Amino acid sequence: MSRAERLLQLMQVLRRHRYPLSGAALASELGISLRTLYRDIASLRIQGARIDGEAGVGYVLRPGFVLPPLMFSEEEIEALALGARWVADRADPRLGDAARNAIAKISAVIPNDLRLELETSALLVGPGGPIAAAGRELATIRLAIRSECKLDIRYRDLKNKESSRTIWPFALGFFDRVRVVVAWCELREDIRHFRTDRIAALEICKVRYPRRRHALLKQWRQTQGIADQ
Amino acid sequence: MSRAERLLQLMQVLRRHRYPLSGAALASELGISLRTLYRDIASLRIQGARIDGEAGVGYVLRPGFVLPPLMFSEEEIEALALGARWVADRADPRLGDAARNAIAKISAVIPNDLRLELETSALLVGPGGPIAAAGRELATIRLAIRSECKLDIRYRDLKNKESSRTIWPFALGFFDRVRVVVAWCELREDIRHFRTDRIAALEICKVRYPRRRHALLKQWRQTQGIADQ
DNA sequence: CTACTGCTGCCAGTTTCTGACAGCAGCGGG
DNA sequence: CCCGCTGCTGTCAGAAACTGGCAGCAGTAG
Repeated sequence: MSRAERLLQLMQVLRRHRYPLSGAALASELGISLRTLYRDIASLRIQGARIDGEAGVGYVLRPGFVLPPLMFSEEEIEALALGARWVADRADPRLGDAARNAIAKISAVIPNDLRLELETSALLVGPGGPIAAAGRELATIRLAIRSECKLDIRYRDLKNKESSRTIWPFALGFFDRVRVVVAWCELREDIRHFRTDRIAALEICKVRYPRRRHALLKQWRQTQGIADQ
Repeated sequence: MSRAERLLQLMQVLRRHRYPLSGAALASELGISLRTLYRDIASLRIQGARIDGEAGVGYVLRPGFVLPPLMFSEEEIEALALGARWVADRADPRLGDAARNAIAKISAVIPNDLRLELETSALLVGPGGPIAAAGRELATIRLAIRSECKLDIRYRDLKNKESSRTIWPFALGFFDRVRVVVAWCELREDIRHFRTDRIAALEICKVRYPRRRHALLKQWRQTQGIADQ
């Protein structure tokens, strides 16, 4: 058996057991040495498996590594399908791929009739007006928001005046025609909106900004009078 | 990338496609040679994946629960959150509720950090132009499409002339401002589009229409030159 | 018939995997 | 305190695998 196949098998063995299993036991079940088992465990962890290992106890796979079977109503399936199609059509390509991947994963863990519903759902997203550019950069912006990192941008404002700013992005708004980054602007010392198509250049900093993005979002919502989504 | 990782990725690529995909296409997507792809397919089959391969056609993964999909990535969570928010904001209220419920179900089976990501995702749907009415009826239309039932409608066409028709609805298109029912019209004996805001009255029949909605959808796509979603 | 595709065998170069050994660290029992 | 059990890491050399290229067979669609 190849190592790749063995790793998949180890994953299945761990999923089968709810209680800690010693490394020696796992190794003998797989027919490998203890040293190799440790290496295999490390490999699975690199791939995102959260395996608790405690000295004197053994290994347990925490749930959440693989997607468990799910059940939805027909309307929920339709809603997911429609939402994913909108994202695939209107967001940046990477997010679109992510939407398709998510749907494919969901499709694999729902009953057959729902899978049919999901795959042949008749709710379509019609073509809309042209969306202002900057699709390539959106992935970077999303990454910055997720990791709460500062961004250095060159921005062309509505009067076509260009400026360089460092901003703390904390939200990204998708409108029918444009996308808008909501961020704290170090230059203005206030929250500002930046249309992504007016961002001429962009670089993600390695520095995290000092506030939590939820807090900034909350503050922004209060000033704008926007309810929670 | 390790081979184990690549095998899981191959599974995910196969899951994403519902129609046969040639080995060459898969190999290039994974960045490996055709020969290695054949070996990878063989490995997955040994693990229990049911992959149909037919000469001159390609590969299709048959659904089943062996080798369940890996947990969602952060980007997939963002995509689901954004899609659901768009549905909640732009579709009819019932579908919006369904979207929220679906997200709640997903939220229940993902690890804490992803749940936080899902619940506080910073991708927002901005308000758009006003959406033409008929939100109440959309649920009925969706039901008719799902169950392939005829609809009796009173329709006001673009010249404001009202007519009564029996239609076989098989798709519902969501545009930025309007929603359009795509249906076979018994009156015209052809496929017609109906803006939902111009449907003055609507009643669902208990009679199922004689064709499958997939077939109608396929026919419509061919005449319109629309690719699969 | 032809083009396309799945599938297999073989080979050589490269990469990796593996087991063994030694050693450290955390935990609980005596 | 010591001891045993267990997780975990580093190192090393031989073994095993992985990989791509090539040639060839077979089945399908047009």
